[in-house]
Amino acid sequence: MAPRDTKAKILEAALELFRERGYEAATMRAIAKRARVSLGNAYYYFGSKEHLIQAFYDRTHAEHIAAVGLELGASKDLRGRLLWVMRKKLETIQPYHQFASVLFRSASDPTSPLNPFSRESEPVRREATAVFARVVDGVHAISKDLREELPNLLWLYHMGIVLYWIHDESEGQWRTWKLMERSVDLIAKVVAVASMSGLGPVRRKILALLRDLRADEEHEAPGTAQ
Amino acid sequence: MAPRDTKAKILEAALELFRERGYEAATMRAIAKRARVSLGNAYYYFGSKEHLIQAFYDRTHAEHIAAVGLELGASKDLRGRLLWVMRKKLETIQPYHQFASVLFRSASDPTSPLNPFSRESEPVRREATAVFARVVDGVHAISKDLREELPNLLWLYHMGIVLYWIHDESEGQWRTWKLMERSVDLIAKVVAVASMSGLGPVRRKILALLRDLRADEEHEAPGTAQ
DNA sequence: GTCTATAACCGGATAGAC
DNA sequence: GTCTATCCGGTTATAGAC
Repeated sequence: MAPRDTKAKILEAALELFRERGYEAATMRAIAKRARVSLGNAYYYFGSKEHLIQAFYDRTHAEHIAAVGLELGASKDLRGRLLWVMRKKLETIQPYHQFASVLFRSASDPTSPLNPFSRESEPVRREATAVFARVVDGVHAISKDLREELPNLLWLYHMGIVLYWIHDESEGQWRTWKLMERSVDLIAKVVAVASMSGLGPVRRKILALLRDLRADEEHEAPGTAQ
Repeated sequence: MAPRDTKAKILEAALELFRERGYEAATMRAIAKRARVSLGNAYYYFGSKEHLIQAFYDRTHAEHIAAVGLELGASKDLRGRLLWVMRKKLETIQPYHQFASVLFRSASDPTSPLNPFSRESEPVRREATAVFARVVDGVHAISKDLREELPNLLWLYHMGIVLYWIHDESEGQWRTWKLMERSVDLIAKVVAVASMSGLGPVRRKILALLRDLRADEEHEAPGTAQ
């Protein structure tokens, strides 16, 4: 069998078992067995169990980008564009909510390559941030200095919403939806106010701090938190 | 030997080994050996390795409260008081930096009792929030509506700083210190500006959202993220 | 019934033969 | 690239000491 098929077969078995039994019960041995492959062989293709989870992330990430589309819902203001992206995000990850806690556990381990702040996740993070850059680019009424920091800030905001979503056990995660819609509203308003440069010194200080943080990261990234 | 001493000895050994070798290398067998106790005995007192982490968590929390003291450094303005609390926090956790990543791994697992948003952590979270309430209480120039939300917000802020710290590999975590000091400065300024109620509607909307989120939590907490 | 110790068990990960 | 055999460490079962 072609190596590519073997790898796909293992991944398929893993995703099946994750869905059927959850993360803990889906042992590497069971995955290998389901894929009719030896344990060692499974490890030949996937360095660790975590690498199998990465498939989930990559998939939902790709799905989100596709769902967002090229025109971002054709909206022209920040509120509409951000709302579109966030809605698509929540819709994309919704089917995985019951597994999310386990799947995202490794994501929050700073030593894990799955961590969104890690070197390995940088490509995905960059792509995700690019989506928010597109959100911002389509809007006129944003001051230049703010425009520069906004994509990163929005990405961070979206991570916060996802974190809330993970913990949200309300029916259909309606609380997350409510929070998301109200906070998107707020963000649009705050950006509007801030863009009129009404609060000179404080605003400048905030932007300077954000700029410095990004500069530090360029060298040897500790993270983007806060 | 009295049981209490045995338990303390095991915890002591565990913390030592966590500090010396980090979490992975500090095996339960090594911990038991260091404590001159059998493996089974260690498990008699601590149901799992996670329980040892919980003990660590409780201890640093208590240390922080003690370090903060009753007068919060005798400062009278928000900047000084918050700075004092945050400095004590970073000083308290500093010795455990290399093992902190693991602490946070389980802490961010929504199914883990260690999760700061979990039911089990509620007492600690409440105590920690109380510290920030004391920070706020000692300051005069804060508007009433803001004063109500601030303790929770500051707790959340402090979690963000800790998250940054965990990822921060700079010498002595100087980046975290810099970020902390600058952001404390900013928070004090923002609170000052916001307390003069200059930005009516936006400010009211933000506070209303925060109030609603807290109200939701009262019933069946999904989390306090963002 | 409270504590301690030893010997498994289980699953993630690795080594090395083919 | 695929296998088998093995390691390693968290966890559990269980036997016994006080």
